Amino acid sequence: MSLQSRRPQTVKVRDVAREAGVAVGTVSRVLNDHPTVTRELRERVERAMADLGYEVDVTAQSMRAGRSRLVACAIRDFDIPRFALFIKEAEAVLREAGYTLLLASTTNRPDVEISLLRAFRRRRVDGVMMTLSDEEHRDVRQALSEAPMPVLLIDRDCVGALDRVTADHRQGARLATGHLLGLGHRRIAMLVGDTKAFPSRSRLEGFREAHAAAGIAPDSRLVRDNVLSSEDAYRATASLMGGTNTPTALFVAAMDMLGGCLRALRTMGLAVGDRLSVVAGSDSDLAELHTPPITSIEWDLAAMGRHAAIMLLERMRGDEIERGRGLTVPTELIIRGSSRPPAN
Amino acid sequence: MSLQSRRPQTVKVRDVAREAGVAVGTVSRVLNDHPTVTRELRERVERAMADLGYEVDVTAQSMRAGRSRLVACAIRDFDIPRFALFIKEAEAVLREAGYTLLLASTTNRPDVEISLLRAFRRRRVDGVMMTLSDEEHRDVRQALSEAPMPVLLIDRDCVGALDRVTADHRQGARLATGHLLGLGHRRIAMLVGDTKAFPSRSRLEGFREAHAAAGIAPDSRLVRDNVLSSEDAYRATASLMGGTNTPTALFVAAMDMLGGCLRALRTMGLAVGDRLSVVAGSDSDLAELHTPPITSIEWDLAAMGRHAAIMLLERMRGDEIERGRGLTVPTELIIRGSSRPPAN
DNA sequence: CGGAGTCAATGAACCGGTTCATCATAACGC
DNA sequence: GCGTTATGATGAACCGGTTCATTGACTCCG
Repeated sequence: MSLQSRRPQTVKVRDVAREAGVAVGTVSRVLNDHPTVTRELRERVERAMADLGYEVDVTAQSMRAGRSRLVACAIRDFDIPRFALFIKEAEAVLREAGYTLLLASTTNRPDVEISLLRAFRRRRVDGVMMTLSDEEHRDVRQALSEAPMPVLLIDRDCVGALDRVTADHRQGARLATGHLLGLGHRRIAMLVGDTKAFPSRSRLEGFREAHAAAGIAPDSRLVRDNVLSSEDAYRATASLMGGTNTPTALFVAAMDMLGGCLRALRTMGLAVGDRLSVVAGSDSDLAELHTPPITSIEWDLAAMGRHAAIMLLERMRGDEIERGRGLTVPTELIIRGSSRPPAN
Repeated sequence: MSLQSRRPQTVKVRDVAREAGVAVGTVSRVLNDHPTVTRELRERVERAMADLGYEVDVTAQSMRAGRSRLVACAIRDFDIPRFALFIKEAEAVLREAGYTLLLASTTNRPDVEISLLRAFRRRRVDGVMMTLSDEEHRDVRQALSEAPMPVLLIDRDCVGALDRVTADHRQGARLATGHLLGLGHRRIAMLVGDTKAFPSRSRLEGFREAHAAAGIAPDSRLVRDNVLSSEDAYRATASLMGGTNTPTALFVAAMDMLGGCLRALRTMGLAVGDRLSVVAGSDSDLAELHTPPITSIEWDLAAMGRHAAIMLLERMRGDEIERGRGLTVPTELIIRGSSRPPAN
């Protein structure tokens, strides 16, 4: 039969129907495991499909059904190592359920987010999971409210009725900051990302809460926001440590920015440890295996991906669930050698 | 279950045509920038589309055209930080050209690879870029040869006529091994991945070639293959360093396995440097910022992603190009403090 | 024996665009 | 004035499945 498969002409339901001597509707019913089909006919149709090497055309199915069995995932930047865990888990759950994952990068721009939502709609995508550059952006919110398919936000908060999975960044930052304050640090610098989005906003809140709880006023000049790339982290660290009135501790709260920070410290000849404590906002091999190992905040991104997929699947099934569900994954502080009492 | 909630009424070409007072064919011609349409009508149709908030249905377009403007990317595991660079670049190029990226993970299993190829075909995917767990696998090769769309192999070699982008891992391994041999090492251990696939196979070749060029016979007991996870790297390192006749240098050639290796060394109380040189098969923040910094092999994964997308686009356009083109990205050795002459 | 009821199979209509043979109109040449 | 072209618009057929009203066969029961 391998010679038959050479045919460029594709086999269609009609052909299977003719081969099996049944109607096209019957072939369709076999394909969809419809209960009202006798065993005998089912076997005949299945044999015909096997003989002809038939394969359904998902496009045609989507056409009629109005759903594509596609789920889109749009995140700021794939190039965040730990995010791969999220995608990996989400994809596994979705594929198990018969869905295929579409991937796109928003590059953290509202206009791209909007145009991607439009593109997903054009493709009749059944569900979307995405990050937002700015939860308050008017046009983005408009586009989200007009989306005909369920949208789940990844690590974002939104007053709208969208489902979301988040990590408890506020708690993470509170733990990290409290840990440093408890060691005796009074001048704690913080590197944080885009505060228009939930994670950095929450971290900032946690940072302030921990200070408030300790009755200490944070020095706002030590807080650098909008740290979005390794180069940003490098520059922010250099500027913080290069001036007068330098901090005794550095909380690199933005995700995956530890490298840029450590690179700057090394260039400046500053060692982590005795004179400067460092805490990372997310864990990594780098944090764990650095000398000294870097105290880090950790949370389960794989679980976030899994739950995001599950929640979206429920929503796509059209289950009657309350709107705007939120799942929050806890954060944890792993204390390592990079955080010590301040010198003298 | 109201009909409206089941299928929210959307604006179709018919509606636009009625609104603009033209035929559906004319709307279609406007949509596709067909030259034979007067400016006046074009404007009327465009106004009608804007007024009604019309959006084409890509599924319906695919249905008729027989192509989906989807490109699938299937790799072993997303959870390889540097691979994100490949995907990021490829996605950017493809989106620019009007394609959307489908993502799937093969988990390095031939049966999954085959079933994914089938799924892609069912979706009428226009092109595929993927890795293979085993280039010689009969059924996979069969499935590849039957694929109706162009397939491009990522970092794989194949005697078939498929396009491919590869990195010159042989050269990288030769450089790394030569470097260690040049420093005076005679007992070099190597951690390598699945030798059924191109990268590890090439690295092994490079390792042997460098030995041959130096007139030295490698000790095959020091070569550990099938190192595919961080845990594998941990175990392999522990076993290599725990026995008698330990190596003086460790070439961690498998991608992204440095963490597991370093973790094992630390657990065993072994320092990198004086008594043991280490070279990593791929660069990372960890390698760069470790103490001492780890000598590493580097190559441009972003360029691989970019070229993979471009080559696939050319192939999908149906250009008359010779089959089985291959693009190889060079590898480079970044010498750092972790590789030194062996002690005494 | 006839009427009601059950159940599987049928096939035409449909999903929403694109294509192309056909047609209407205007321009042009002689 | 009439035939010929050129140009642009038309709309029915088509892509490949799914759906559902209808049909046909068969069973059950009074």
